[in-house]
Amino acid sequence: MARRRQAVTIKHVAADAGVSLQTVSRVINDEPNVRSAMKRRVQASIDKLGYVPSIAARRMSGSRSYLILAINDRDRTIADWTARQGTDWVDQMLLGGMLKCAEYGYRLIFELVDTHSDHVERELRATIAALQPDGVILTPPHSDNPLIVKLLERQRIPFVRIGSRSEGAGFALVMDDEGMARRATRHLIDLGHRRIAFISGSDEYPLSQWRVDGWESEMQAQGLEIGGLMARGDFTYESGAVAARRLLDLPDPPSAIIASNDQMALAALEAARAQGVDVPSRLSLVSFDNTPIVRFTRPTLTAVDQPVAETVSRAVELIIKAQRGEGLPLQPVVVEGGFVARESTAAHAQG
Amino acid sequence: MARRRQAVTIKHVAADAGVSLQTVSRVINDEPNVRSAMKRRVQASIDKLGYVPSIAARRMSGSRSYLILAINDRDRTIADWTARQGTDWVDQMLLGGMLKCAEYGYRLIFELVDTHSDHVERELRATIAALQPDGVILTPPHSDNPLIVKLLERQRIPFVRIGSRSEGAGFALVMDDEGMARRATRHLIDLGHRRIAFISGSDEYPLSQWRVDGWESEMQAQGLEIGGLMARGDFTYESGAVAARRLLDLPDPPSAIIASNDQMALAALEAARAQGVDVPSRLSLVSFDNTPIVRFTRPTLTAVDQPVAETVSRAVELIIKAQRGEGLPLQPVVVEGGFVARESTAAHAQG
DNA sequence: ATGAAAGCGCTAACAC
DNA sequence: GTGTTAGCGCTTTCAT
Repeated sequence: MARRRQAVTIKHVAADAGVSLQTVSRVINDEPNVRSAMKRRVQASIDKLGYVPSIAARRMSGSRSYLILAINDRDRTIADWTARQGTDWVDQMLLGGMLKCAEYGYRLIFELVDTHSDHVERELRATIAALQPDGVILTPPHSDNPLIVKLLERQRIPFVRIGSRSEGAGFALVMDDEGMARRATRHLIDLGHRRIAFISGSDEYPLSQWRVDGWESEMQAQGLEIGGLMARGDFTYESGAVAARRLLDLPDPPSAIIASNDQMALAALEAARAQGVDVPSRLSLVSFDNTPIVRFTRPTLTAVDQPVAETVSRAVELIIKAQRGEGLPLQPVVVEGGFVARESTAAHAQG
Repeated sequence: MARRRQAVTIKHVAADAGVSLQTVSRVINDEPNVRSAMKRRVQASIDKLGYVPSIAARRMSGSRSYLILAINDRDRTIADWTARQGTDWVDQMLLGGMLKCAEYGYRLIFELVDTHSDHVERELRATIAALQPDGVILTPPHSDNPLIVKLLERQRIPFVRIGSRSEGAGFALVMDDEGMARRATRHLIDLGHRRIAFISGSDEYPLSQWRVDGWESEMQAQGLEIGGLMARGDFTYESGAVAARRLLDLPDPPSAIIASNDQMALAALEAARAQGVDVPSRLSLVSFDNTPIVRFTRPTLTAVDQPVAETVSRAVELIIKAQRGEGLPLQPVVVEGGFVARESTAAHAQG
């Protein structure tokens, strides 16, 4: 294998500008104590030669690697990719994360880690040792994994726990699940609905409960009954189908259903169709997440928009600020979600 | 900022095992000239200490970086991510690329590069200088960009051009677009269709023509007319709508349409619905790519499956083999596609 | 405000 | 088969 060397190094720039290595280093790192004339001269050489510092060398000399690691659960991610059901969580992560990293001259590295295995720690430690990232972004269910959190804390690597509100090391960053659920509920109440049911998600994710809480609190604030209107699901299509059928079979069935994710909403839509219940004239339906599929169902689905890109973008900012030693929030940061009204919700039919 | 150092280095391992650095290096790189007893001893220390070599240090010493760079067109990718229409090209790339990289101890880094700008070269050069990847995977339309190809050739970095059949440096790797188009055409012919129309894609991608070629050759092989049955599109929904309407308005309209991608197939489905033409009883429809949405339309779409994951996986293999100096194909490598029959195709209704 | 020297973790080249 | 030496490109530390 041919030994590949850096084409243009800091030495070339120093020689070209007639200064020491150190001065060039100061310029590329935007450090003080460089006269602006000197700075311009060095910058001119950099531009002329097309010099770009090597990440490897920078990391080696004990400074930053300009790499931010974002990790996702391996099994779940591969299952989503293989099923091809349109889940675009990873895409939205990259959209928010890569673009924000690029703004600051960082790079996002996306990796898969197996939460459920007993060697999570070894796996993550290896990735960190190999890559030496300047920060790590955790997503559920990693965000609340004590082994992972402790490891990162010990290694003193800035990290963000997305989807976690718990105390502890790192920064907690959550989407406003409760607020989004309240908003969806209010939308239906405004349309005249009174019996609004809710299909919950898997207990493995704390956000499932937050979504339920939002629905409950809004219902109660309006003095509406929720008895029997909450059906347990686990984010799978099948669980959504079971839950929806139970709700539709009630003696006094709901006129609207909120499902905790799109797959379960899809199942509810199909369950309604199977029973001859028209959506939206007889049943209004709101889903969570706003993944691509909600645009292609008939009717299209009114949905809560989970701000994944925005959240990851904020996570990157937090890490970069932490690295710079800037002031940081102690409370969990909350990212507002969105809401998109489509065809699956309509005014409650009287009678 | 606290200076973070590698927790466990090759020195620690060497000290623990009571050998020289070089011997440890030989073991981790699986080099010859190490007695198996020695190898076991060193490996034991590595496992005990949980040592993982630093990518940065390895790269610095002039050897591999164990990084493979996969680049996509920036504008198109961001547009897809923002539109949230379910395009899972990136996900499939990651699925094939990351898993294959992991098998060999490599890592896939996904990056966006702006093909259309006049500073493509500078942009890519900067990424390469920063990351020092061991190989690069190009996707359309980068694969046929002479600036990019020349840059990589000069830098002597192994690279794969996905979706390109043209001669030149690097390895060409294509999905069997022509074969897939023939297969789709044959499927319809087998169902009794004679007038089978084709909506083509954008000329910016060579594969558009290959797909047209496959349809043409299969039609001609069966002695079927194609006059007036080819409509030009550019992969957008709108272009598909225009093309489909033109075909449906023909004096002797086709009984089947093949669209060069899913978005245009979707447009054709909608155009047929608007004209009261039932799919599949009056019109059969086949789409290309098999992105998630084909599972959610009514009826679901019969589709050609573009083997993106498999192709990227093969690209990674080619790069790793090239690095090892192993024998490599001179001809373009062709990856077979798949075909999934769903509800949008049916036997041709006589009369 | 600028420069010189030392060293990061690892491998290539060469010795023995 | 194993050890020693030098150096990769950069930043840190210390000197001027």
